Amino acid sequence: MFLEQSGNRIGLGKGFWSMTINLKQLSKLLNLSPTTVSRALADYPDVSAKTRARVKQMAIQQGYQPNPVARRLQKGKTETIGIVITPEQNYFSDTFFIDLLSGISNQITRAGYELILGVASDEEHEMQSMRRMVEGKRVDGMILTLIREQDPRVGYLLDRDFPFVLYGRTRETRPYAFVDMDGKQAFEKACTYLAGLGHRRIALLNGEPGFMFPVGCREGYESGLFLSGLELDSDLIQEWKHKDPSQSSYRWTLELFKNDNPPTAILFQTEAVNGIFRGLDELNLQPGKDVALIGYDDLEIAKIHRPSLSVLRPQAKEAGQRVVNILMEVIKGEDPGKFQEIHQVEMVIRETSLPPS
Amino acid sequence: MFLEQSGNRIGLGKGFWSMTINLKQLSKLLNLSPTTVSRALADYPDVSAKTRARVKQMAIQQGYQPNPVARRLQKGKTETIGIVITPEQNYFSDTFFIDLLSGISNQITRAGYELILGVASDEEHEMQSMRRMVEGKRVDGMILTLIREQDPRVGYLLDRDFPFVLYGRTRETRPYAFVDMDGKQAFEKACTYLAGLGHRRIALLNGEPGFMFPVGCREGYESGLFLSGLELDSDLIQEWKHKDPSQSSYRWTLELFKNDNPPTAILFQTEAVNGIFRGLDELNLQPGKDVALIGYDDLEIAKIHRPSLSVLRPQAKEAGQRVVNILMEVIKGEDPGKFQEIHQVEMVIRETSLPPS
DNA sequence: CACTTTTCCCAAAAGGTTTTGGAAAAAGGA
DNA sequence: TCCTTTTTCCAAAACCTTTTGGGAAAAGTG
Repeated sequence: MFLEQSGNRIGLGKGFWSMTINLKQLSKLLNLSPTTVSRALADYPDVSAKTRARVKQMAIQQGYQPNPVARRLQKGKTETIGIVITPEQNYFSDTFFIDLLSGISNQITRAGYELILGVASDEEHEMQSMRRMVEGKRVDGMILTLIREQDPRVGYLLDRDFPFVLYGRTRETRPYAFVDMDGKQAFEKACTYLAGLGHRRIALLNGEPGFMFPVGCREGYESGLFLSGLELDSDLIQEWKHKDPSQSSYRWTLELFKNDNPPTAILFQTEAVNGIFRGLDELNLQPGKDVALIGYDDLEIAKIHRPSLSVLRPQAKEAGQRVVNILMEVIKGEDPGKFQEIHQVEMVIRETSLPPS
Repeated sequence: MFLEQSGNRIGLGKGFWSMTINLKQLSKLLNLSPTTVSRALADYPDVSAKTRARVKQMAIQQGYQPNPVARRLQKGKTETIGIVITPEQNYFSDTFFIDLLSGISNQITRAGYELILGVASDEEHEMQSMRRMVEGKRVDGMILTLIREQDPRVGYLLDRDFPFVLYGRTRETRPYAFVDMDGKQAFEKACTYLAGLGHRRIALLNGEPGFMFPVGCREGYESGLFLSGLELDSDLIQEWKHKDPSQSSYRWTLELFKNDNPPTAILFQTEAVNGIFRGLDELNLQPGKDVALIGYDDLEIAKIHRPSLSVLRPQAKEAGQRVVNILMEVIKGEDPGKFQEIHQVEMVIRETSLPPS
């Protein structure tokens, strides 16, 4: 006698989908058509309250969840958002990007969507990874970060009328959706604050040229100087390389104090803090006491250093959530030009922003 | 007269899939059946070389790419791998995790799969995010990182016979697939190296208890001491908290040197380096000179500090690639127990591993 | 030539869902 | 009672691909 064994999975179909019940099986269990069950679960008004309740209860009891792949095929949507990160392009600062990603991920999950991640080593692979997502019909929309002044990704997506949202801005005349931090206002605030304390020589170590965000920072810095009646001195300004955060800031710090009239305060991206501290240490200057410091981004290292670093703190998590909400609207067909948000940046005063001694 | 306008998208169907040609349209263009076109593209032998060439050429010319959602439905696979990260659970060290992710992502793309990312704030949400992926039929397999000694995720997946691979190990008797770094061998090597230099008092600041990897580190440390004929002194061992990397290591460092017989060398997770340097600085001890230091993980900060930190360097990228390759095998139905890899960790000697002064 | 084998192609089914376009039954109105 | 409206349900189509199970034509064999 041979008994047909059926294994320990329901149905034993191909793949693992056989593990769970599907719509047809569920409808059979309820003596209803798949149509009615589907509509009951989606709260259509043309199914009676009684059967709706019955359906929902059974669905829960059986642990039914509609197969997302089948739904996507029918709906003509992937229910998926894509993002490509390029960790080697910038120093992937712990908390900041993770906060952004965290906000993005939470909101995407809430919408029942999926976040697919690409990791690229350079600009070329970044574009390649994005094209695979877009042209391969793998996503409904893209999120772009680390935006450059001239960013081919933006033109590419605009040409194709493909939904996307920038975290940041770029030089592009056509309307597009973005969420950006108000780097200008932030640096202006920091600059006038320091000037208000009595600082007259304020230096700026700005972000890497080519990217868009240092542009705003510079604008804010210059505007802050102007509002405080201070002169712009190009000797006090430098741009640094993400790739080499400590070396370039370290060298520049040494350079800076060879000046006849050295600064009493420095504004910079927090990633550069190690190099600056090291440079000051070598010059026997006390951070905070001899030279006031304010960093942009509230990273872990800001709180770790002694004295603790005063910072400008962009709210990355909130921004990430907004990016997703906006992207959902754009996917629905809303005009992207309507969604251009600039978020304020708060200043956190810690121990490195004292008046000049 | 009204002319029907058709917009600038081909087909104007719902969603954005209408932007590109599909199999039916392509087959019409070729005067072939969809079957033949599909099989030609998949290199089936039952389509003549001539038509295969013709099909492929036209496919390229038209930029045809099979709709992945439809293929997934037919194939009964999602062609997707899931991973859930919990950035707040540990200090997300820049290069290390990014390297792992980079290796994972590259290999997944190469296989034509997708990586979907969940970001969770704690263990509960981590489990929730994973269950959504697994029970929602959103992935074919899971990659698990940051493994705990007792890890409910592993039991959950084993119970369901769901494909997964661990980066790390856990306490579990049933066979499962993993790729792990040989933390034991690494710490043993570092310990015997320091002992070989003449150090007799070697301290260990180990990873956070509850996670699995500090277990191996401790074993290696103890074994290294034993092999070098040194005594184990529990005063020299401490566990620290990821959540608070600088504070706990800083305090412990101060504590450590109140000892009558203080250490001349310390082994630790590189994340803790800032706190240790700060502590040594406060005690007027020169890192590298007065106290030898070797960190586990070759993070950016290791190279930034002066003196630069000697480290144990796990090859995260390679490990990430192996994790994916193994997961693909497990998904195909291979026995997970066959895939248990322990990777060697190399030691990089820089400036903080001198003989005792 | 008659038969078998090989080559080359295709119609139809399947995968699981949602939506379309009714249809039957019940309720309401005269 | 008869007609209209509302309520409640469902069969079939559609989404796009791959696979199944042939079938017709061409080539090979005696």
